[in-house]
Amino acid sequence: MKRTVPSPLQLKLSARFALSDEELTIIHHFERCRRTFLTGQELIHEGQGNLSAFILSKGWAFSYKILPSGNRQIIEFQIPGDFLGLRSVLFHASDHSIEALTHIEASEVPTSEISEALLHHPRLASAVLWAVARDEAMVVEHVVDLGRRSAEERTAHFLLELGARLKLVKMADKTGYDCPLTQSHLADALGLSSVHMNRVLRHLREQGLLTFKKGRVVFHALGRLNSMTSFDSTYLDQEGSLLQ
Amino acid sequence: MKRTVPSPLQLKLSARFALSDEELTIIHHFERCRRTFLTGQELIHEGQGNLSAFILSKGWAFSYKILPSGNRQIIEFQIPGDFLGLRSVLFHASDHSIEALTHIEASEVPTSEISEALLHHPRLASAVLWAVARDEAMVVEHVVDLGRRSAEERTAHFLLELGARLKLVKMADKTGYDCPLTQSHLADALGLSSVHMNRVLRHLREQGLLTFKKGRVVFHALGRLNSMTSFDSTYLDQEGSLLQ
DNA sequence: CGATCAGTTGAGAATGGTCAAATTCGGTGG
DNA sequence: CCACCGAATTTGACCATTCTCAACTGATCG
Repeated sequence: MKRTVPSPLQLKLSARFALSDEELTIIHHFERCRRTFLTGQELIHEGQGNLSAFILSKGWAFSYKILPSGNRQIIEFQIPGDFLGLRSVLFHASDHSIEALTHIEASEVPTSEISEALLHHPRLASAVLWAVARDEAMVVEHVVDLGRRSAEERTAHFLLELGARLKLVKMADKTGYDCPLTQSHLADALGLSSVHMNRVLRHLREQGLLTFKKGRVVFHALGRLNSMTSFDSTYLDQEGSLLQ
Repeated sequence: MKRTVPSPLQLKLSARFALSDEELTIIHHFERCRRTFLTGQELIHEGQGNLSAFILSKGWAFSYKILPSGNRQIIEFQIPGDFLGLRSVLFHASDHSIEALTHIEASEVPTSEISEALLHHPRLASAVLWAVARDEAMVVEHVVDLGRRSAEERTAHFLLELGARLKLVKMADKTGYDCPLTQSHLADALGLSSVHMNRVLRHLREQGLLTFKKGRVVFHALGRLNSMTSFDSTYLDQEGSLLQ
């Protein structure tokens, strides 16, 4: 079987699951229908029905909800290897919107194909289940951020988590990572005003903890950051799974 | 096949999925190992490994995390029909704790059995996948509550959501529901201090919107509540699923 | 009848929001 | 190359929400 460079999704899944050739073929098949989107374009709109999921292969996206007041809450940022709109497909309707944060490349996977794969390839179903559970674990950590951490701890914790996720797809190292987010994006993810977000970032910089600037996040004192936020990435790179 | 009164889980799943007799048998089998827990007892402890999941059949529980500061963030409350610790099983380790809020009855389902069922009963796997996705949708709504809604909106929205979930298992109607939560529980779920929680509840009562008192939540003005919180329960009672 | 725990209230402090005005910076057209 | 534009960032001043501390009430239970 011919196989070119493995996709981010394949990397992510096969780091945890010994997938058969047949299963790899299905994953490969998933990633057949390539599409590109421009910065700011909407991939999925809240309330929309009868939709596809996407697998992000290049660039960043984010999922969010808009309240009647006009306020925006960003749920999560998505990076290469992540599913987009998987939950929407399972529900046959989207409860959130997804927008391209940069120019992105993604593979469109129609509902029928996912459904098909789940019914006939149980081990693949387990892998998808694992991916959904991992997403949930991240959102849960986000709840803790918003509910019980100060603006500063929350910011540091969130940027550390993003770093850990990026590290899994080789897009970050110990020193930091390239990051296309604006301060407003970060503010809308962390439940802060963009003005306060700016002050918090300045304070973190002045304390010599981290720098968020010009498309790059730099960690200056990982040790202090980890202890200040009690960051633990176990839930991200967990080896275990139902398929061992 | 002999079948007594259907369990809450069976109710919840079969409202959405046409499950075969074989699948019903497996669900029934899941609920074979009944256990009871006293109020305040821990079912799952954060960091614990090698664990079982539970299916809650009677009473309330809640999942939470404790921060080094001692602060507690409650992730979700669980009611009859809900899985407990399903995500933990998928990860082989728990990233949160679960405690009995009342005296509860739950069925213990060992990891091996879940794993077994997922591999050999794809339609059941889809049902489980749906349950996990629904959990995630609730946590996402919780993120919006914490990030972008005022304490008052957040409280009203959360109590409405709880009502909608309870309605699905016949434990609530339009007027309200019995609710064993203390104000401190609510505060720890909504990211507020219990003092402020008390003031918010008083204000909601004084406006004639809802009453939270002595183990019961009463809605006085559902219309105003729904519009004030833009509450939409679609994601809870969604008919659709991958199995139609 | 203490003891304990949930709920209630007040006063002052802290965190974070809003409004408004610079300032920087990367493009873009002349 | 330079002037200009719009978006992102930065800062100040003031305001609102929410927290903390502390005291007090009320119910429940052995």
